[in-house]
Amino acid sequence: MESSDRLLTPGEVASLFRVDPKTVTRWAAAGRIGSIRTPGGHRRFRESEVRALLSGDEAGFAEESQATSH
Amino acid sequence: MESSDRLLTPGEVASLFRVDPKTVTRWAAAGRIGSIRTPGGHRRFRESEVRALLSGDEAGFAEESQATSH
DNA sequence: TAATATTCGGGTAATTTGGGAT
DNA sequence: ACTGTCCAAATTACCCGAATAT
Repeated sequence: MESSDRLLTPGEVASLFRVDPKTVTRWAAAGRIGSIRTPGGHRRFRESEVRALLSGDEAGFAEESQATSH
Repeated sequence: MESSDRLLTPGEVASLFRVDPKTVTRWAAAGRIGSIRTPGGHRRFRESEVRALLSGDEAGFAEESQATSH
């Protein structure tokens, strides 16, 4: 739905995921993440999709529950 | 709600805690520590959370004993 | 046009994953 | 209950030269 979404370079996505830029390229080639190609062949990624992937964790997301002071 | 904090690899977290990387994986699987998954399935950990745990911060530790079949 | 940084490609080590046995 | 080790498969990291981006 979002068309006015910033595009990120492979290097930027790599930094966010803490992986090598080449790994991001492999994700795109494997269809694990959407990508846009520049006329020159370089890939660009939608920031909204990247942030969604970064937020999606399994079950360890809890608020800072205050532990019982015993 | 800091989503903009650096991520650590399982190996880095393991080194910080002086445990085997497999143990870190078990913590994540058990929900004892939050984790992010790369599109390839590898785990990444939030540095802020790891540092909090290393500092002896017990926040997040709930005394949820399940079925104390003592 | 030139210069620098990034991102192509491929190829080969290193790490991570998941299960199982100790 | 928790952790460290063994194994095979999958994913990721680092190497190069050439093309693209700014």
